[in-house]
Amino acid sequence: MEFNEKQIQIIETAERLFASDGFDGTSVRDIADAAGVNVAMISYYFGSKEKLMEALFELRVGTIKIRVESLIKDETLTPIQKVNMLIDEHIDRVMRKQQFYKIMLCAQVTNKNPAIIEAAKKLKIRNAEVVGELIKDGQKKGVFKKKVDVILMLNTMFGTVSQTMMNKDYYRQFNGQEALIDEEFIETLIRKLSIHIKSLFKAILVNEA
Amino acid sequence: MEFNEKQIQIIETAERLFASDGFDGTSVRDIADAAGVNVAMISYYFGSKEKLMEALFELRVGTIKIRVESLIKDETLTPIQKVNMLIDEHIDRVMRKQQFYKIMLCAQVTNKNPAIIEAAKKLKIRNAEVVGELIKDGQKKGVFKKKVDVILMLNTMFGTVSQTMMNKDYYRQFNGQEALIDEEFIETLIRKLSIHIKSLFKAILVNEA
DNA sequence: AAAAAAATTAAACAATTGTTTGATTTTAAT
DNA sequence: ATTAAAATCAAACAATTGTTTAATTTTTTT
Repeated sequence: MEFNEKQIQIIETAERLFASDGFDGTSVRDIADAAGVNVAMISYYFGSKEKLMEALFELRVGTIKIRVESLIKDETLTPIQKVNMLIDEHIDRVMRKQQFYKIMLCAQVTNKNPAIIEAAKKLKIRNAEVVGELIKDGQKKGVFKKKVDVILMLNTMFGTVSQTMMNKDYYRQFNGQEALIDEEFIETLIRKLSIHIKSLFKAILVNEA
Repeated sequence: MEFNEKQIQIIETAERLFASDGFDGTSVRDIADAAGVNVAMISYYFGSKEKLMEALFELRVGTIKIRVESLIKDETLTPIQKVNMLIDEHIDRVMRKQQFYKIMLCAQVTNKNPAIIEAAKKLKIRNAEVVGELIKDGQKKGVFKKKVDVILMLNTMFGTVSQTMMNKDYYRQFNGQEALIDEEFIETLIRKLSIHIKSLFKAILVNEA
């Protein structure tokens, strides 16, 4: 499905409010007011609040899939390069679409909407499959260990990034970086996170010798 | 504050429902019905739905703090032993109190209740301080690396465990362990998770040589 | 310029929300 | 056995919920 300007405006307003107040904590009137449209427009365009949520997932998940698939296919890159790019792209995505990832995190906990569960499930399974293939390729080429738990490895990446995004203000405070402007802080955080996870993956994947 | 039997019964019912439907997705009538009490009892005992949530946090967070503090103080253990026990105890806690950790995860995202934010913040800061001291001790004794990012390390532990708990059914499916009974599966998952995180922490903490 | 389609609106809908009331029952203390 | 306190209840409270209606305005097509 394609969305017109007004629809995207409503979706992005909903995204902001869902992230800060939760799905059930946000009323359709809150969304309509914040988006500057009439309440009825939400039913008119999306059918229901539930389906507005599904539209949000459709809009965001779609772009994620394409990026991952094309990265894996690229034959000019070594397995290690691909893993490193996978990490960097994931960090970048989460940090730049924090609101959506917050919503997805909560949606996974309280899994009520079947369409959302299905979307998240497919994304996860596809991720695991694609990365699994990548690991096998690296093992065939002798650069990766023989025994690798792909799911646990991905859980570490997803979990560490989510956790760091959610608690980034504590990190800032703990490291005395309150003086930095927001963008600068995010950049340094992304850099540190990237180094951190890459060294973890190295420990998981690469043979010591 | 201390809670009587009936209060605990209500709190634990609320915990179950908050975890599966979210705070805003659960009505006080849902809780009252599931707990087998009259709706008015919730206001009568706790004052409000919001304060029932705070009571839940009071009940659960209290016990967590004590365990961590006493572990760190134990002088018969080496820094490495302490770190390993910290990991095992955290995994155990999350896996046995999954519902509460789900609630806490969502509460961190949609941080509306100031009392909850404060409780979670204090817990996190105390955790970071305590583990920070432990790391310093290990560095002094020459068993840990000089440069360690404590927050990122803890984010990896918290994140990996949360992520694994939330997606444990995928893990089960992916590894073809549907035949195992629930308790057995949880036990093997705990064991694998423990080994996984300990090897990550080793990579973060211990000098290669 | 007329007709058709799409967008927008205020108002109303019934259902559900958290909380309170005031009466009644149960338990504990005297 | 009497009194006081605690617990429980059905009913009512006003506010908010998601959604729909039917009328009106705007835009597009003919």
